[in-house]
Amino acid sequence: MARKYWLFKSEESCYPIDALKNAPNSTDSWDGVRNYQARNILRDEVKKGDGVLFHHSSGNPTGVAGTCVVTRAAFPDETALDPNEQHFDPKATAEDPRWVAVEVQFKKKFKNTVPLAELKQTPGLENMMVTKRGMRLSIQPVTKSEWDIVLKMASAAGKKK
DNA sequence: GCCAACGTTGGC
DNA sequence: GCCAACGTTGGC
Repeated sequence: MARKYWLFKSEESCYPIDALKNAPNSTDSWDGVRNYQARNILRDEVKKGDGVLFHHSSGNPTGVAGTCVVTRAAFPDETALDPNEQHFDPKATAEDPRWVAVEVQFKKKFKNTVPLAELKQTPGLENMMVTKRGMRLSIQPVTKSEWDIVLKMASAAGKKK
């Protein structure tokens, strides 16, 4: 079974990559997803061992900040059941939690965030969802070649031009 | 802060 | 089941 790749979006001001890095064991649950399309991907396709590009939205700059790895496949997202949680969903119940989370572990923070503007100009990434205008899906599939290109851009950044 | 694009809601 | 109105996302 082939390893898959994903891009997870998080608002930098809400949950930056450092928050994951600084979590116990650099591991945390990726919860709060409240979009059915994203939920279905999380629930059905994201598996342990998959690679994840950690993308900062509304960031400074906006772009891919680093990588992490899935350490646990989908499980019920309990933040939907807690009225004190920001992502509380009154329609979610313990019997039917509606929403799922996965667990991820921090892998690497890029020396420099790979900016979205650069991704948009890079050959080979034309079809990457995050580069498309108006794309709001917070869990996106990434191809192996896109993954490789982004990592290459990250390691090239900071070197002399 | 603006506003385009998207998802959801609700009247019919 | 359509679709207009509304709320949210997120780049700029």
